[in-house]
Amino acid sequence: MADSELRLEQMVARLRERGHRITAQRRAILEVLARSVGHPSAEQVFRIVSTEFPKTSLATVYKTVTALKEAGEVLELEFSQDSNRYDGNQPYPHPHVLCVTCHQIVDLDLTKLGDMADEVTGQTGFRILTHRLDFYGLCPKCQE
Amino acid sequence: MADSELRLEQMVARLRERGHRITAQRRAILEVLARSVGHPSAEQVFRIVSTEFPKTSLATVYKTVTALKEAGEVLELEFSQDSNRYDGNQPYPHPHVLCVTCHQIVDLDLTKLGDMADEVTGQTGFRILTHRLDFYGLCPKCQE
DNA sequence: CTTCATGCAAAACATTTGCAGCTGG
DNA sequence: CCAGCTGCAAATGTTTTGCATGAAG
Repeated sequence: MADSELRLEQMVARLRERGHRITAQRRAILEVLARSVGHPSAEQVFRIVSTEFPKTSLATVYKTVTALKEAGEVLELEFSQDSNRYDGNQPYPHPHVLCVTCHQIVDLDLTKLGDMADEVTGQTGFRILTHRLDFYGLCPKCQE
Repeated sequence: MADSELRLEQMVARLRERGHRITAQRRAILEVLARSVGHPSAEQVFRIVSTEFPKTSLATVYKTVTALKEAGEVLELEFSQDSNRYDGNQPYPHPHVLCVTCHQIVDLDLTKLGDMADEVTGQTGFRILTHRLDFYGLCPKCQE
């Protein structure tokens, strides 16, 4: 996983240049997010980090995630019922598919998305900053 | 607003056929959602309905919204920090622009969206049930 | 050393649930 | 009538905050 190691070092560098300190468990949190397998929730990050640092608290995970959000180094997918999910591997907006049964999240690479922002600006006068495109459905396994 | 009256009667009919009763305050809730000016939150619906029925509770709004969701008669836009917003006027998924400053929500009509679901199925094998496409930005007024 | 990070517990939210009494059909 | 609706209050679950202690740089 050389990719996620590179990504980890990018995240560390960005936090440092913003005046943040890198502690051992903070680095562990970043590691999980840099990998972002399955787009983990804060709780899931917490559980993984806990195996290595048993005294870590959920609050620390949230505080680190907040710092990363401010640095633009993690993408947060908000949900109101379920908890939020995080992607530190691709921290810019990109489309996802979510399985409504097993809650897995898969990245997408859609071609037709490019000029939509321009279409929106032309239609509304909004200056578009970001966006969110999620599809909801049944993954191959959960279709039976 | 003959449109929203028609919409209101549709919602009433759908709830009735699903075995729900129509009380006075429930009808008032439906009225606000049928109009859906500004895509109100549960709290906002509650406040509007409260002027006519001062003893209404927020729980009743949520229970009615839940019934409507199950009937597919309201679209729920989920947020984790801010509260959810509801559209009873167009209860099927459609794109929105959200102003990050004044929190207004505007409907969009994008042409290029059609065949995206097919592209997703081809790419992942998911059976797509619904989707969500939201743009975030600054509305003309909030750009100064 | 000084400032920031940590971990705990408590607070802050939006939303849901339990329940006794009310009411639509 | 009686199943479903109401309003209240309490519970839930996620995220945030306050604060004393500890460690990074």
